[in-house]
Amino acid sequence: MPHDLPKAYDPAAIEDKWAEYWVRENLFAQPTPTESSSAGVPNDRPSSLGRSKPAEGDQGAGTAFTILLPPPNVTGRLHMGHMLNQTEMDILSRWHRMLGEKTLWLPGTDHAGIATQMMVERQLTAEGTSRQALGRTAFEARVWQWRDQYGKAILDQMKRLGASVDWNREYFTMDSGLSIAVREAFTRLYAQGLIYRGAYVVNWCPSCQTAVSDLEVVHEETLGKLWEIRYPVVGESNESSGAPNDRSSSLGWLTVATTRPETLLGDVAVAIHPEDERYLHLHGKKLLLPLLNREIPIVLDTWVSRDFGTGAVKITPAHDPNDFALGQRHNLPSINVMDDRAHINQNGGPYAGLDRYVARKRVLEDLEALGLLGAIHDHKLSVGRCDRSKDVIEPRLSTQWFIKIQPLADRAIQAVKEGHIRFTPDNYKKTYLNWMENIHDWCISRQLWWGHRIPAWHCAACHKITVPQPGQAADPATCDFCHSAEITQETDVLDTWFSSGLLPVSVFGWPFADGKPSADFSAFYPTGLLVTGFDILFFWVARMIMMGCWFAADVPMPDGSKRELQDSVPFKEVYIHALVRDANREKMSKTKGNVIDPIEIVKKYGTDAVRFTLASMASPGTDIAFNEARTEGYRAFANKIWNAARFIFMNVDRAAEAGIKVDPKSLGKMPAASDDAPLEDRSVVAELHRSSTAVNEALSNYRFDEAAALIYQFFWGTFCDWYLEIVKRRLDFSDTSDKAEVGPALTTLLQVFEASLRLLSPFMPFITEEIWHKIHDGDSLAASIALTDYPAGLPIYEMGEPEVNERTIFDFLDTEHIRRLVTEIRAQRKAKGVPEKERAPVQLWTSSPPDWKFIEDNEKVIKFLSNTSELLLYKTDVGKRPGARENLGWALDVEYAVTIDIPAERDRLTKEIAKLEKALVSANRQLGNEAFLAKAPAAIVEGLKKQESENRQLLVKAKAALAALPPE
RNA sequence: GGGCGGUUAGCUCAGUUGGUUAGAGCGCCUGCCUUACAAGCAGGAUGUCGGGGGUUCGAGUCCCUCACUGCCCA
Repeated sequence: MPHDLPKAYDPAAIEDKWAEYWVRENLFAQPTPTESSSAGVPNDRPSSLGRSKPAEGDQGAGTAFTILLPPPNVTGRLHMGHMLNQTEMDILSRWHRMLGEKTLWLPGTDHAGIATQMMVERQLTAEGTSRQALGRTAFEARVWQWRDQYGKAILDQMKRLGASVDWNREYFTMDSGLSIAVREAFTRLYAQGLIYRGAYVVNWCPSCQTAVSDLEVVHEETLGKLWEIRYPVVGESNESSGAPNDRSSSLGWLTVATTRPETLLGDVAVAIHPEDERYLHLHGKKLLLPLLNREIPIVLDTWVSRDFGTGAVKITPAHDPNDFALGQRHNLPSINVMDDRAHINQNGGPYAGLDRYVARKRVLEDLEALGLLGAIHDHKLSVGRCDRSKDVIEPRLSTQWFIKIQPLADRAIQAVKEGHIRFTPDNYKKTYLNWMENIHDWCISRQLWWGHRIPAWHCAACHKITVPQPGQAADPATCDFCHSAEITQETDVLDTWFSSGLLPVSVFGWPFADGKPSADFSAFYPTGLLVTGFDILFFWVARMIMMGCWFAADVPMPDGSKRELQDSVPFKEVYIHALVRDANREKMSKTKGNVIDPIEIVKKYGTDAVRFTLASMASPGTDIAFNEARTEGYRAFANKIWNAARFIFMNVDRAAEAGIKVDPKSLGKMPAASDDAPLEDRSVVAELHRSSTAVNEALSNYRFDEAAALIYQFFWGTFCDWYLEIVKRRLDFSDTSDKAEVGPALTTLLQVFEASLRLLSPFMPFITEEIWHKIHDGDSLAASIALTDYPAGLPIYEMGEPEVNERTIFDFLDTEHIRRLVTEIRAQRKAKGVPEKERAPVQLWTSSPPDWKFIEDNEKVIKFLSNTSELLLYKTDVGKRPGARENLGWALDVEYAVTIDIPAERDRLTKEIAKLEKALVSANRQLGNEAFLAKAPAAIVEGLKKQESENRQLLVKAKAALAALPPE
C-alpha cells in the first residue's frame, strides 16, 4: 500500500518529524542576494494575485517580503502571546513564500536587560549568593550561561511550533555585530549633540536599583492619605494658637498637604499661588521646616493649584519631577534624602537608615507629638510601580544619560503622517501619533550589569567625558580633554530597547564601514511588515521607527542615490494584534495561575489545531479569550482532513488495482473542470476558486479569522459534506459497475483535495505536509508543500459577472437546488420516522418545465444522497396532500407507511407561518412606502418585491398544508 | 483628568461603504456505530443586536445620551 495513513490522526506522531525536517533541510533559508539580482528590489505591498512565480532556483526574482521576529526575551519560556504572534507571522510568511515572493523571516532573541538580570539574581539568591558577591565579570558570565540555556530553549520551542524562519540568520541583541551597531548609534547621537548626561528626577526602582524609563512605570490607582502638616512661620509666635486643629495659616503657620510626609526631610521650600488671597500676608516670609528645623522660603508659583489640599505645596526637588521643575525656576537647591534602596540617607538626620515607609510612620508620629499634624483625608492617588519588580517607584534625583528625542520623533511623526508606514488596525496610528507628539526625552542609562555598556569614559583627572568618534572601533586610551590616561568606562548599561530599537538596521549589517549598504540591507530594508502586540507599541515599535528613520537616512540607496524618508522607515506596515487571555477573559499571569503554556496545549491538541484556533480568533482589535473547546473543534477539523485523505487514498489504491491511474502531473495547479464534467465537479472546482480568492483577499487584509473560516467552511462544509458524498456514487468498484466514471471522478477529487491542502498549509503546516507527501508518495517536485504555489482563484468564478460566468452561476444555483431538495427529503424522512438505512420512494410535484429537466438531469445524485429508492415526478401542481413538504414551485412527499407526527408537523407549520407573516408585514410596510420606492436602489426594491411575492406564495402553501392536516 | 475600545444565541466570537428573513464554532434536543472520520453523519431549536433618544425610505451598522465593562496615557 503506497498510502498508508494510520486510522486515527495523531499530531504527536507527525509534528516533531516535520518540525525537525524543515530545520534540517534549511527549507526557509533566504541567502544573501547576489549583486545582480538584489539591486533595487521593490518592497511594496505584495499583490497577492496575478503574480508570476520565479523560475526554480532563481532566488532573486519576485518581490521581497521581509519580516523581523519581535525577539522574545531570554528570560524563560514562550507564552501564548508569543505563539499568537508567531502563528500570525508564520501564516503570512508561508503565504508570501507560496505566492513566489522572496520571503525572509528573521529570528532572534533579546537580552532583555532588567528582566534577565532579575531572573539570574533570583537564582543567585536561591543559591545563597548575590551578584555583588560574584562581582561584575563573573556575574556577566553567569548571565551568558543563562542566556545559552534559555535562549536555546525558546528557539527550540519556536521550531516545534513550525515557525518558517531562516535559522541561518538567527541573532541575539548582544552579538558582536549588533553591539557594534549599538556603539555606532550611541556615538553618532552623541556627536550630533542628541545625547546628554545630567542630574534629573528619574523613576528609580529600589528593587532593581536602577533608573527606568517612563514607559517602564505602571500607574495604579490606590487609596492613600493626604496629610496636612503645619510649617511654622519664622518670626511669628506660634504659641498664639493653642488649637492644634486650627488649620488657618494666620496664626503663625502655613499648613501644607502632602501624600508623602517622609519627603519633608528633603523640602527646600513651600510654594503657594501668587494670587491666593488666603496667603497674601505670607509673601516674602520664611518657614521653619519641622523636625529638621531648617529655614526654607515661601515661593510664589502659578503652577500651584489653589484647589488642591490647602493650596500650599511642600517642595522636594530631589523626589518629585514637578517640584524639581519648580526648584529650577526658583533656583532652589535639591536635597536627596534617599539612597539606592529607598532608605533615608544622612541628609535625613535622625531618620537616616530607615526604610521610606518606616520613616513615613516615624515622621508622622513625631509631627503628631509636636502638634504639627493637621487633618488627615482619604485620598485616591496614582502610585507608580516598576513594570518588572512591581516595587513602588521612587522619583529620585540622579545623574543619567538621555536622548534628546524631539529631532528623531519629528521624523518618525512625518513618516507615519505621510503614509510611509501603515498601521493595522488603523486606530493605532492615532495612538502612536498622540504619544509621539507628547514625547519626553528618553532616559537610556540603567544601573545594571547586564547589557550594552555605555561607550563613554570618565576622566579621573579633569572629570570630563570622552566618547569615541562615530566609526572609531578602538576604545579611547586617554582623555580627549586633558589626555590623562586615568579614564574608566561608564558602568551604566543602555536600556534594552536601545539595542532592539536598532534591529531593523543592525540585523542587515549596519553600520557600513565604507558607507555602502550591504547586499542584505539593499535587498531587505525596509522590511515589509512588523507583527507585534500593542503592549510594545511605544517601547519598541516607536523606537524602531525613530531610530530607523534616523540612521537609515544616511545609508545610500543601492544605486548610490540619497535615501528618502519612505525608504528609511524600518517597515512599511505594522500589524498589531491583541492579547491572549484565558477563557474567562482574564489576563494570564503567573500569580493568578491561569497561564496556558503553549507547549502543553500543543501536546494535547497538536500544533496545527492550536495555530488554527489562534488564527480563527484573531480578529483585529479584540483580545483573544483562548478557549480549549475551540481547539478541540479544530483538532476535529484536522482529523476530518486526515480521514478525507484516508478515504481518497483508499479509492486511489482501489482504482490502481483496477488499472485506473491518476496523473500526478495534474496536481499542484489550480484545478479546472471541463464543460462536460458532471455538475458536482464543475461546482466544487468553482467553489474552490471562489474560496481561494476570498482567502487571499482576507490574508492581504490580515483577516486571519476570515481566512480560517473560509477554509474551514470549504473543506468541511463543501468538500467533505457534499462533494465527497456525491462523488462516492461514481467511485463504485463493484463488478457490475461501469468504471468509466472512476478516472475523471478521482482526478477531480485529488486535484481539489491537493489544492485545498495548499490553501490550508500556512495555517496547518504539519498535517498538510504529511498528507501532501503521501499524495506524492516520494515523487513530488518540491521538498515541501510550503514551497509550492498558493491557490489563486480565477476571477471568472466570482459571483456577479454574468457575462463571463453565467454557466458557473447556474451551476451554483443547481447545486444549491439539489442541496435544498435533499435536505427536504431527509427532513421529511426524519419527520416520518423512516429508518436511516431504509430506502424509500419520494413523490415530487412541479409544474415548471425547467424543473422537470433539472430533476431528470440530477435524479441519480438526488436519489443517492437522500437514500431514495424511486423519484416519482408529477408534472403538475400538488393538490391536497396532507403532510407534503411544499416549497416554491415544487412539493415533495416521502412514501412511507408510518404517518407523520401530526402535532409536530402542525407546530412546524405554525412557526413557519408566523415567520412568513412577520416578513411579509415588514416587506409590505416598505413596499407601501412611496419614499422607499422613490429613493432605494432599484436592485433592492426588485429584490424585496421578488421576495415578497415568494413569501406570499409560501404563506398560502403553508396555510393550505396546515389546513390539510387531519384533526388531532 | 485626557483618550481608545467593548456590550449581538447558553458560551466564545464574526457581521466590510446603512439595504431583502442577523451568522459561525462549541453547547443543547432527536435519530443513526450508513466501510474515510462517533474527534463522525443526518435533522432540529435558540436572538426586543446593553437601555433610551435621534438621523434616514430603511439602523446591529451613523449621531447623541445613559449604564456596565476593559485598556492606554497623565
